[in-house]
Amino acid sequence: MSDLDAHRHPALAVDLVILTVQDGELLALVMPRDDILAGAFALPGGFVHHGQSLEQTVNRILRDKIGHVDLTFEQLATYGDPARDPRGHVVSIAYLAILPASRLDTARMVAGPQWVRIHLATKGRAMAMSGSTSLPLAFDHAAILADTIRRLRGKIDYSHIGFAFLPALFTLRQVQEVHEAILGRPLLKPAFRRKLLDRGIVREAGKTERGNAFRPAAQYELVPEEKE
Amino acid sequence: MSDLDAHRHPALAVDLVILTVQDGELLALVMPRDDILAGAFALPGGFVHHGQSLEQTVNRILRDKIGHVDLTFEQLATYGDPARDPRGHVVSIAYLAILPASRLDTARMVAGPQWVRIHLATKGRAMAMSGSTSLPLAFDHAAILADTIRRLRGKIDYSHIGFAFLPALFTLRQVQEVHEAILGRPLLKPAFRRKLLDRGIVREAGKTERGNAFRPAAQYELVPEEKE
DNA sequence: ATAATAGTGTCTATTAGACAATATCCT
DNA sequence: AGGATATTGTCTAATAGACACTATTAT
Repeated sequence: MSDLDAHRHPALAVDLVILTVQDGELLALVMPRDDILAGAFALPGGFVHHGQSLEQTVNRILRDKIGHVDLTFEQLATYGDPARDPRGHVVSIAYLAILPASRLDTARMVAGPQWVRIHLATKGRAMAMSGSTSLPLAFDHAAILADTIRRLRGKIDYSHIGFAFLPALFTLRQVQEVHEAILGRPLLKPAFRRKLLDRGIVREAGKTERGNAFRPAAQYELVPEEKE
Repeated sequence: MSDLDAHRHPALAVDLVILTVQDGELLALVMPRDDILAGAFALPGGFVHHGQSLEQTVNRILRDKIGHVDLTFEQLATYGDPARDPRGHVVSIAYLAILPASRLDTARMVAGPQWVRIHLATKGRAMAMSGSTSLPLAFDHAAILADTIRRLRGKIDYSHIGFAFLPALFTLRQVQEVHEAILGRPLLKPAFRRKLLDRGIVREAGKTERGNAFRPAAQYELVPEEKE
């Protein structure tokens, strides 16, 4: 049957939670709204065009908004409350994209996007802090950010997702910083190292970090997952 | 701006993975197609109407297809490949709904739905078996079923989702059967009981099952989760 | 008494938390 | 040498796997 368009459908969009960890803090990218919602900030997003896949849509938005196309990303969840967007019924598929801090400078920022510190607040929502002021978030984006943090926390220690925040070579201290930023609490160094090493998740990569005023840390790399 | 419909959007649908566990086997509900895809089976689904929430859509489909509206359900993932539906670009949000085996008989079945055994196969897809023959699945529904099994396996032992397969009062053996069906492997009874009891997940509910030709099992109930 | 399943006890292997001690580099 | 962080070691607590054993019911 070709009555796919017999009913009126909601509009379909993709919203991106673009995260990075810098100086031990979890940062998300938000954009100022210049329409009815002026004064508020929102996650970068865009509509899904007919005939385009969700992944193509994500990459289109990444390219347009921050000039990167090859980031690690994964689907989070889909938000469909008819009242979530004051302009009309827009169903939005949220994606998590991760930008390694080492590439922060090369991400060309267009049209005023801003990195904000995020953390969980009450009532299942998240706060976005810029300096010491909290930015108002448009739509249901505070809820999307909160769900994102919970998802990340849930999978950070049994998946390899944390390494998406790091370059190919890293020190164990850097890995721990990423985990601490995501979990929002300090971890014990010996236990953390043991887990990574005993489980064969990372291996030494020969080289040693230099240039600090203290003992240099060994550099590690992720051990590729074996297929079955 | 009211140019939400300026572009042509994909159609938007919801597909349901309705699961139950019976006789130690994980079963999903599929429906025979009577259109171009006649001969194949598909998950129950329907379009999202403008102005209706995703949850309303799920409940509408549950009511129409199996006559139940109060099932436990949760969102799985969204599938958007433009080629996934031969009739056109349909983005589908998959939901998992769980029907306790104790309510199987009261679910009035309309228009030939069928319970099929499901299990993981190669290449990230799932097989649907009816008796000893495997049913062909339409669209990307074999992939959706596979993702569902993986999701369930991932959260079965740290969440309470397994109890949605059971009535309010149950024996520990019944809980174990659900877990074994989902994980696809046997579990050790003592360790399983300890986990449920030591963690305070379930508690004895006084009554004792009767009528078997062997020692009756104590009945338990889920301990409600505390809020914070 | 027997069959069949319910329920308990014990031992061991593994993993994580806590904290102390040692190693190495730059200035 | 001294400061600062890297790296290792040890002890303990908690958890899970494995398996043997006891308990209870209907027939």
